[in-house]
Amino acid sequence: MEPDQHKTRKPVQKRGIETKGKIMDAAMRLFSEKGFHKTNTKEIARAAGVATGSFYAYFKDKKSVFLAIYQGISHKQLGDLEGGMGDLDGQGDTDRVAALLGALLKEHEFSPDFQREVSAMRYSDPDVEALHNAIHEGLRKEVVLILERQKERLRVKDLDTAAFVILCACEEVIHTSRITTHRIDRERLLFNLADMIARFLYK
Amino acid sequence: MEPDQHKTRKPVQKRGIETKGKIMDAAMRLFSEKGFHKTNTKEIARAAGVATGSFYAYFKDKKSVFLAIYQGISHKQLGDLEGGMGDLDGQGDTDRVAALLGALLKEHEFSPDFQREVSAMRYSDPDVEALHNAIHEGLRKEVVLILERQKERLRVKDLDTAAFVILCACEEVIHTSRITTHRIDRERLLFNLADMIARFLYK
Amino acid sequence: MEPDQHKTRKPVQKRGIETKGKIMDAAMRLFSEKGFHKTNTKEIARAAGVATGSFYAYFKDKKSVFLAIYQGISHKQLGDLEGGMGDLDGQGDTDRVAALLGALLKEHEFSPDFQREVSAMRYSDPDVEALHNAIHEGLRKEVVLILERQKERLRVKDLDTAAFVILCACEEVIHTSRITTHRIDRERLLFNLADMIARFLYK
Amino acid sequence: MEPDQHKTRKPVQKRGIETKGKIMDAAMRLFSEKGFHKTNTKEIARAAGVATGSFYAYFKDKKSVFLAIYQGISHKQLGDLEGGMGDLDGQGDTDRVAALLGALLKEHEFSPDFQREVSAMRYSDPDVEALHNAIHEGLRKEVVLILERQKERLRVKDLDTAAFVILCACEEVIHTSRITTHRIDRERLLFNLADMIARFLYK
DNA sequence: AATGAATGAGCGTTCATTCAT
DNA sequence: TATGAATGAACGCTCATTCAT
Repeated sequence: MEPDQHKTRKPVQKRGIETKGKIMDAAMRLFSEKGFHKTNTKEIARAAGVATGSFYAYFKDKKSVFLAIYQGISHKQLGDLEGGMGDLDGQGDTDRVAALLGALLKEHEFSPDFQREVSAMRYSDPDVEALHNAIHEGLRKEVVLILERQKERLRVKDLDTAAFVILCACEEVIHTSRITTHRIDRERLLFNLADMIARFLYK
Repeated sequence: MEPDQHKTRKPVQKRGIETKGKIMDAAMRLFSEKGFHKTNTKEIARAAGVATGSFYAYFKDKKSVFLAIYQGISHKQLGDLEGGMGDLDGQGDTDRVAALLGALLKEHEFSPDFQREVSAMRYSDPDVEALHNAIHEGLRKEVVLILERQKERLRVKDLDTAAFVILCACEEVIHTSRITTHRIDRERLLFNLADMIARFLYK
Repeated sequence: MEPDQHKTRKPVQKRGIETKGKIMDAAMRLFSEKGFHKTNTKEIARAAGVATGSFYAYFKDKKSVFLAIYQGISHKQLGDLEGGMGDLDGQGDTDRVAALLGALLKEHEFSPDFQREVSAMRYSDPDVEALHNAIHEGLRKEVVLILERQKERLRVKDLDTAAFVILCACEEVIHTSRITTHRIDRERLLFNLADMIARFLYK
Repeated sequence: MEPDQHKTRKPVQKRGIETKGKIMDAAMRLFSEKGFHKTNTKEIARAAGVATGSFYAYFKDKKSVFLAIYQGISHKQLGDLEGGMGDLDGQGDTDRVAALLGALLKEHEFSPDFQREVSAMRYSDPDVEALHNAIHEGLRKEVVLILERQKERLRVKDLDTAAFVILCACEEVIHTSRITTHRIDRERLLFNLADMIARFLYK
């Protein structure tokens, strides 16, 4: 489960767990602020209030923290999606999609800058790419499950592919809308996105 | 317009233009193969058959070549879109969208690996981000133009936003489908994407 | 006499002595396998089944274990020489030299890889050098004693120097023959060495 | 021929050759003074009056300079041996051996401290070991050649092995006599060594 | 006495960039 | 104008050693 099983310390005592946590927090902050490539391990250690060596006691290398952080966040994402999509019956189609969008948005609300960094890294690092794919796949399956519960309302038949397309559309719109200084209103954007998805899915 | 006006040479003679071109070709090849961060200027110069110093005669720094290459590609992209969308009348809605998708796809067909690198860089470098946004905006306006020509068929009213959403969806689906080893069939993916866009746009 | 009197624990209880022994065994194994510089204290401690801190309770630093191990081995060496050279009367000259060679060889038979490491360290560390010299001197005196017992047979007069030369020749031939992949047969080598020494020593 | 063909600069211009030479000189000085492990590349560069980067432009890594220096010295060694053993006829056996010893000693006279470092490294580094073996083998063949020219005087038949044994004896005696603070007189040592070899070789 | 988490100086190495020739 | 040697700050990482528990 743990992505780093090299020679790294696996903390069991309270102190060790705290230290590992402090390093991850500091790393996430710095990666978010300055990006992965412009953050160095000495900085992370200093920001975490530990020595450089301690960093390497808990993580094989710089990328390992990144993956560990991302891994941690992804658990929350899946949880959010599962939890946030409770009872959808008795609602309109647009409401249903809006609920989905909302759940998907939560992750970015929580750590938008780190997500931006993930987007950068997934195109240049195979490990980040693999993790991203796994997470994407997890989310997709969750979406498929949600769709299956309302099968009779749907016009799309190939749920696997539909879920993939929906997820991609959401991801990019969310990213690009956050980042850009486009003058296009965020609210209008999300409305159009929800509209598109709803028309696509439902009869 | 030129992003590099530092004290770089602006070649007017044939030889200088050729040299600049050779550097850009070599850089593009290497960026595509190994990524921006893992390519160094010495390598680019060698691959281009010039001295390290000459590189800096034509480009302010490593990022400048990247931007110059991207700039150059974006011209082709816009051209493709304009050219490829000629006469759409007398076709079905799905055909129209398929034609749009095809034009959009062309850019990735031409330089998929460089595009991947752009995707990585646009999230971590403000200049690349700005250029990407400008290009995205250019494409979007082009799409708006295309949409306006078939206004009476459309159900969407807010063409600016609709074009944005469409473009985002296409971009991400194309990227993710190229990269991932997901078992979802590329054809099914594009079909669903076209279907989604068509349902979104047309009455 | 003990090379480490810093503030290291000097075990008197059985358990402490055992621990010290376990550390020395583990260190010797690792030094032999990977060399002194490529073995680190953490590894030694783990291999010995103790905590890193405990290592420093018994030894001042990494070099101290090395010296302690070497010290220990040297006792055996001297013992071997004394024991192995019992009664030489009534034998031929070559037999006598062969017996000496055999005794000298024993040490290398026992721990050839550690000896190799000693050879490396004695040229780069003054303490190891000093210990090596002391051991060498001890062996030499022992050889002088052996020679003195057969004085009337000898042609060499300056036994001190002769013993030194003999010892050097043996050491290097043994080392180089062990290490190299020279196609020169080990047996022929030892035969020639014995022949040389015999001609040198005896009338 | 050159042991480093990695990505290192191969200087053709006068300046480059000078720089490479300065680095080798500085490295040899420092290796001799402080030993290989206690010398770092920054120091070498500083002592050579160049930047750290220049070091790595000419040598793959720290070990590469070491090997390059050793390589260079070995050429001189062989040359010395060939040149120094001119006409041996009409001399006594001991004179002949003394001449050989003298030629062999020259190398150590020239760079005794570097030779000491070679002795250390050849036991711990495979590449140095290999180079040492090659040089040793070269010297040995040279000695065989010298011996063959005086075949009728010799009692030894197996010249290959005899040369090996002689060389080993010389090497170790020279090393150990240089290093140690043994009270044994250097002159007596060399005399005994020559005596031993002469008795071994000649009828 | 024993643990193992923490330390941090120090190392080898890279590479974008400059500049003498 | 073109060259490629030279620069040196900066980085990722190791490991002998210490010390709070």
